[in-house]
Amino acid sequence: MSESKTELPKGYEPADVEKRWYGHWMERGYFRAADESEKPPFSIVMPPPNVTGSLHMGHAVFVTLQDILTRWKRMSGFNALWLPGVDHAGIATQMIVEKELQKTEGISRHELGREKFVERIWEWKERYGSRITEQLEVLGASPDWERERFTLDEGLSKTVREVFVRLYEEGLIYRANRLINWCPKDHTALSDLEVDHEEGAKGELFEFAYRLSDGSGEIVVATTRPETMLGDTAVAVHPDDERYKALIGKTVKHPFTDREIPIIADAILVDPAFGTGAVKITPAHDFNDFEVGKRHGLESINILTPDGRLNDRGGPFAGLDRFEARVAVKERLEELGLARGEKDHILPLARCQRCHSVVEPYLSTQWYVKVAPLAQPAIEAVERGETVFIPESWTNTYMAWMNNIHDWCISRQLWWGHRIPAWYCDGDHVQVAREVPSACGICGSTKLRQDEDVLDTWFSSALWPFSTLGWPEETRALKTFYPTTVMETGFDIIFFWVARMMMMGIHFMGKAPFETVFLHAMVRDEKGEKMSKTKGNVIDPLDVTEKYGADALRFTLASMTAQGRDIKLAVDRVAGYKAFANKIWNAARFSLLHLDAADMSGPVDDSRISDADRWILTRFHRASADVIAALEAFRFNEAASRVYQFIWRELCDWYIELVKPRLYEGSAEEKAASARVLRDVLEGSLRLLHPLMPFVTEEIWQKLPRAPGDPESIMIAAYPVPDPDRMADPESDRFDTLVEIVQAVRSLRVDLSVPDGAEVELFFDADPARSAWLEERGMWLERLAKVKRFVPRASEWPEESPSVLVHGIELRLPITGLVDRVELSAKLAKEAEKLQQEVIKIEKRLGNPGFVAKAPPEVVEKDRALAEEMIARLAKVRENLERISKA
RNA sequence: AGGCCCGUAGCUCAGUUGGUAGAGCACCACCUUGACACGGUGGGGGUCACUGGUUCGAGUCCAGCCGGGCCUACCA
Repeated sequence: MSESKTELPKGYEPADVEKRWYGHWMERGYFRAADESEKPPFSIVMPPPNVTGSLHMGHAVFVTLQDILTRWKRMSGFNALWLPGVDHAGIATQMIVEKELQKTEGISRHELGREKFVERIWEWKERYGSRITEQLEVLGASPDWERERFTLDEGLSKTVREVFVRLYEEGLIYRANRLINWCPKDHTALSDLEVDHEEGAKGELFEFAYRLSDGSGEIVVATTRPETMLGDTAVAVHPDDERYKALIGKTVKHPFTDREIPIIADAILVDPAFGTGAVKITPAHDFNDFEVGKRHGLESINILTPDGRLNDRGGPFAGLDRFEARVAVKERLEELGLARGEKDHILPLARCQRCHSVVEPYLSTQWYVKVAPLAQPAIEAVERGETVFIPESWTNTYMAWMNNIHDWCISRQLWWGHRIPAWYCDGDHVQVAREVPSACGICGSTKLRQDEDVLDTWFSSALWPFSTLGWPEETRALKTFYPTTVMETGFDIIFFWVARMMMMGIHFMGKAPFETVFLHAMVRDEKGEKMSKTKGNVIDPLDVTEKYGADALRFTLASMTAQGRDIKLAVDRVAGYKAFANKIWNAARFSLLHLDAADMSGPVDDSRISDADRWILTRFHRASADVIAALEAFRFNEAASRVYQFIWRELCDWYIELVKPRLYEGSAEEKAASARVLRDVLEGSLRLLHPLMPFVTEEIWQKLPRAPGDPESIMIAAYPVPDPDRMADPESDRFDTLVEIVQAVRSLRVDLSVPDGAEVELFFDADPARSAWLEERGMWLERLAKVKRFVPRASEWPEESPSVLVHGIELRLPITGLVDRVELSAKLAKEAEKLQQEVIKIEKRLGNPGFVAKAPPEVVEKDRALAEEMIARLAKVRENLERISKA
C-alpha cells in the first residue's frame, strides 16, 4: 500500500481494490474470533448455503446483513464470531452427480452401486464444493473461515448420530408405517414442508357408480383421481344423510376385482353437500381416507410402485403409469356403463419442491421425530422473550406453526446424507447405536444390516448452532458463543430451519440457540416479481459486483432492507451507490491535498477550530449516534441512509466547502487546526461506513495520516463513539443560521437572475449583535454565496429589491436589469398563496379553544412562533410582490 | 377457510410513544469554480387507496371496505 499522498485516480475503481484488501485481511487473520476472550461475545452462525449453490441475491442479502453486524460488533469491541459452513443438500447434490454420471459415463447410480456413487459425490464436492464460499468472499464477507464446517464432515456426523441415538432412547424418534408424501421421480419420502401446494390446478371431478352386491341398485361417488378406486376398500356416507341411510352396512362390488366393499357411515369425513355425498375410501392413497381406515378398521391396499406405476394390485391396469391409469380406468368404467359424468373442478395439487412432480400419498415405513414435546419448550422460550423475532409479526407465524406441528418424517430414500444409525438383524430386531454394533442386542445374531435410508438434510441443519461449535464435546467455543446472539436468515425457512433449531437447541443445550432472529425479506426484481431463471429476470450478484463493486451492492441491499418488506432490486440504485463510493473517494482526494498540514499532536483543540469545524463535529457525533441506534434495532435502511446523508450532504456539500477558506487562505495555525478536524471527521466517517462498504473505506483509510495508537486496518479500528457534549454543542446550532443564509442568498440570486459567476453585494438588516456575528463570518458567505460586500441597512438599502427573512435577519440583493419581472411576480404570487394557506391553517388551529386548552403548552408555543414567522414572511413576500410589479 | 404484510411525489421507498408530509432516482433551469459531470446550485411535483370513529389534532390509533402480495390448511 502506497504511503504517499500522491494523487489518487480521479474516479474510484473497485475491481483491484477489493481483491487486494480481501487477501490482506485474510492474511492478517482479522476474521478470526477467539475461543476465549475478555471481550464480550457476539456470534452469528451463517445459514449454510447448499454445496451445489452458486451465488444469488438471496446469498448476497444474508452476507451483507450478517457481515454488517459482524464488522460493526467487531469494531465495537466484541469478540465477534461469524461461523461459516456449507450444507450437503441431500437431494440436490445427489441429483447433480447422478446426472453427470449419466452424461459422462452413461450409467445410473444403481449400476455403479451405493458405495462407489457416494465416493463420486465426495469427489465432486472436493472439486466444486468451495465455489459458493469463494463467491461469498467477493462480497467482502468476513466470517472466521478457519471454523468453516460442512454438514457431512466427521465432527458434525458424530453430532448427528449422538442426537439421533439420544432422541431414540428418549422415545422422541420412532419408526412407523403410515402415509407419507412420496415423490415418484426422486423415489423418496418428503416431509410436509418439502411439498408445495399448488393453488387452483384445473382438473375434473369424475363420478362413477358402484353397484350394490345384492343387486338392489348403485351408489355414485366422485373423485379427482379415478385410478385410486383400484385401492378402494369402502364407500363412506354421512350417517344422517337420508339418501343413503338404508345403504349403510351393505356392500358394493368392485368392478375390477372380486372385492366386496362395505358402505360405512362417517360423520367426520363426509360432507353431504359436496359431490354426491358418497365418498370412495382409499386408505393407502389419501390422507383423509387413511384416517377413516383407522377409524373403521379398513384394509389399506397399496396400488402403486415407488416410481408411480400401478402394481399388481392394479389388476388389469398393472404396469401403467398413474396418469395413464387415470384415463384407462375412466374409459373402462365408461365401457361398463358405470361412468356418471364429470365436472370441471379446481383441485389443489401437491408437488415435490425439488423436481415439481406431483407427489403421491404413499404407504411406507419411515422414521419420525415426535415433535410436540420438543415444540412446547420452543414455544415457551419465545413467549418469555428468551428469543425475539424481528420483524415482530413473524412471532405469530412461528407460534401458529409450532402450536399445530405434525411429526417430522426424517428418513429419505437417498444415498447422500447421514445414514440412519439403525441396524436390523436377521431376526428383524432394530438396534440404534452410535457405533456399528457387532451383534444384535436382543438375539445376538451377527447378521446385521444398516438401515438403507439417510436423514433429511434439515435434520443436521437443525443442530447447526451447537454442532458447529463442537457439541457433544464441551468446547470452549461452545461455552463462549452459545447461545448465539443473532440468527439472520430468510423468512422462507422459518419452519424448515429456525423452528427446528429452536427445538433441538433447547432440548440439547437447555437454552434457545439465539437471542434475536432477524428475518429479511425476499429479493425481487424491480417490478416486484420473484426472480426466476425461466422468467429471465435474475440479477446475478457477480455481474453487479463486477460492474459497480461489492460496496455498492452491499450498500444497496442494506438501504433496501426495511423491516417486513420485500427488496425490490433495481440496478439503477446500485449505480447510484457506486456514485456514492466515488463521492467519498473524491472527498478523500480533496482532503489528502491538505492533510499534511493537520496538527496531529494531541486531541482537537476547541479554542483553535472554527465554527464550521465545531458544526461538523457535532453533526458527525449525531450521525454516529443515529447509525448505531439504527443498527441496534436492525434498521439497516436507516443506518445506510443516515450515513449517506451525513457524508454526502453534510460533510461533502457543506463542510468541505466551509473549510476551504481556512485551508486556502488561513494562517498556518488555523490551517493546522481545521485540517485536523477534516481528517478526524473523514476518518470517523470511514469507520462509520466501514461495515456497509468495507473496501472503499479501507482503501482510503490507509492513505490518511495516522493518529497515535491507530491500528493497522480500519477493520480492527474502533467504531465511532458518540460524545454527548459534542452532540449538544449550542454553538453548532447557531451556525445553522449561516447555512440557511447561504441557501437564501443562492435562492435570491436565481430569482434575480444574477449570473453564476457574478459576485454580489449583500444588504442585511439585523440587530447589532447578529450583525456583528454575521460580519465576522463573512468569509463563508463570500465563498459559498459569492458575496463580495456586506452592507448593513444603516448605510444603503435597495428599496426596490425583493427580500427574504432568515431567523429575523432580512436579506436583500440589488436588483439588476436582467430580472424577468413577470416571471418573478408570478413566482412571488404563488409563494404568497402558499404561505397564505399555511397561515390560515395555523390560525385556525390556534383559534380552536380546544387546541389551546388541551395541547401541550410547548406545542402551542411552537405553533404561535410558527404563525408569527409565517405572517412576517407572508408580509415580506407581499411587499416584494408589490415592489416588483410596480416597478 | 384461517393468518400475515403492503397500498404516501412519475418510479422505488422512509416516516419508532399522534403535533407544520421526507429521501433517492427521474424531471425542469442554470453552472465545466483549483475533490468529484459517478459533479454543483436552485426548483417543480403528494386531497398519505377509500369510508367512518376516537382526539384539540390522524399518514400515524380503532372499525369497516376496496385493491395487491405472501404463508398455513387433508375438502372427496
